[in-house]
Formats: sequence, structure tokens, C-alpha cells
Amino acid sequence: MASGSNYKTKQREIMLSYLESKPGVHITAADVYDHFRAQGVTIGQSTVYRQLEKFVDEGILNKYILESGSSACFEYVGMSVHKKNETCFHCKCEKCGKLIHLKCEELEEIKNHLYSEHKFKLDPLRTVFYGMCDDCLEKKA
Amino acid sequence: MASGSNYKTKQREIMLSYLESKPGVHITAADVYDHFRAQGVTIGQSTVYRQLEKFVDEGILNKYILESGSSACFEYVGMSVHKKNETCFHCKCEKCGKLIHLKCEELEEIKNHLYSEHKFKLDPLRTVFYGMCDDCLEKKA
DNA sequence: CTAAGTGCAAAATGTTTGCATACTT
DNA sequence: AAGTATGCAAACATTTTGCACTTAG
Repeated sequence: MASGSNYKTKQREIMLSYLESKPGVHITAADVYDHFRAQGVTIGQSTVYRQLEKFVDEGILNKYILESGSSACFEYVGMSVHKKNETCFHCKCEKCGKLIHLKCEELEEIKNHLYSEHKFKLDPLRTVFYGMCDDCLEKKA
Repeated sequence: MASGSNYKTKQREIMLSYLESKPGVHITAADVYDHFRAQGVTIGQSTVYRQLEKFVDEGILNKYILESGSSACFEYVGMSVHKKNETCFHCKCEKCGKLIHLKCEELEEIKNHLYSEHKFKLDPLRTVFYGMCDDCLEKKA
């Protein structure tokens, strides 16, 4: 997971505290960049992208690809919403785009099943379940 | 699902038969374009993209976004590998990139559970399970 | 001092769009 | 004839890269 050493640069630190302040929120590279530029803080796009990837490697952030063409989303994992040993799943509605966080026994079982029967170690934090949500199902009917 | 009418154009037909000939294979827009250009068949990129999206709307293809930045993958569903009523799931290894097709009871149950308990209608064909495969787990150990 | 990180601008990707032309129905 | 699809090139959006400069350890 974590690769080489990390220098505690100003950019890394401010990005980290910004991300830590948003547990459970999905943030794009552009969000981070714009946030600091709006405050007059000088930070390069490349720095944002590079640090975000580092955080992902270190397990501090999770990265989600929700749509092709549009930006990747990052979410702070740390010690907050998705605590180390809690399995939280994401369900995304393909109609309205809403993202739902779910935590339940059955999903935990699937994870165990995939591991014991198919030798596939599921990484629930990186997995997005696509489908249609409550509201959109009703509207459709 | 299916939207307006579709004209049986030459491009649509050749794309369709190419895709039909590759059940269970993940194909990108570039694959399609290159395939025909290599044969000297004139087809525009925009035509490829537009027809692929149409096929998705019509339920003939499924679209997967496996990595940010890289191309979306399309897979023929029709009446082949993923038959209408069979639920097949995709597991992608984050290490080696391998894609595994799984079909099992437990996954079917999850689908039912998400619907009955969380009112979320899972679309398994669009969902990709991320994690680590057999081989990569062994190598790691 | 050295390795790592930064910012900028440019390049690379993947996808979409505008538009005149051509084809289906 | 009317509506839809095509091909091209240009436009877009997101992400990556080359490079000279700065900074952390």
C-alpha cells in the first residue's frame, strides 16, 4: 500500500486537513484545486492530482469512478465514516446520480463468500453498486 | 430503455455483427474503430461512439467504466453470455486488471436483499466488484 | 547535499459537438 | 420529403508529463 517516504510539504498538509474535514463527502480533484485557488492559496493542478493518488496509495482516500468522462471522486477514509473494520457499500442511482451509503450484514456476507468460494478479496470501499434508487423507481411507476 | 427509431444503416449493422461475434469480451470504442479502419472500412469515431451509446440504451450492450482516464468498455449482452434472466457479476482485480465473470446464488440474494430492504434495484450488469484475485493474493503472500 | 515535491504550460486521452452531406423510411 | 445517421474536424474535459526550481530531511 504505502510506497516511498512522504515529505510533509505545505501542500500535502493543507490538502490533508481539507479532506479530513469532509468525511463521507465525495470530492474531485477540481474541487480541491478550486477550493484553494478561491482562497488565494497557490497550488498546482499537478500537485493536487499527484497528492490525491498518493493518499489513495496510502489508504487515506478512496477513489471512485462514477461516470466515464467525468472526474474521479475521492473520499476520506481515515478513522471517520468508514472505520477500518466496518464495511460500507456505495450504491449509485443511474437515473438521478444519487449516492447511497449502505452498511448491512448481507453485504458483509457477500464479501466473505467471494473470498471463501471464489478466492476473490473484495474491496468494498472501491466498489460501486449501480442501479436505481427508491425515488426514481417510484417516479417510473 | 429503447428510445426513438433506428435506421438500419450499414455502420450500425457491421458494428452489431462485430459485437455479436464477441460475447463476453470487453470492447472499447477504439477497438471498434480500429477494427474497421484496419479493414479499410470507412467509419467515423463519432459514429462509433454514437452507436455504442444507442446499443446501451437499447440494452444490447452494457457499458463498464473500469478505470478513470481510460476508455469505457462495452460488452454484448443480447442472448448470449449474460442471458436476460441470468445474473452475472464482474470482479476486477485492482492489481493485475483481470476481469472475472461470476454467477452464483449469493450474488442473486444480494440483489434481492437490496431491493426488498433498501429499495435499491441493483443492475448487476453495470456493477463491478473491485478487489484482488486469487493469483495476486498468492503472489502477495 | 540529495531525494522528493512543486507549479507551470504543454501534451496526451477519451469523448462530444457542429455542421454539411448522405442515407432510410 | 422528413427525419435520422454519417464523417470530418474542432472543441472539450480530465488527467499526465517534461522541466526548471524549491523544499524537506
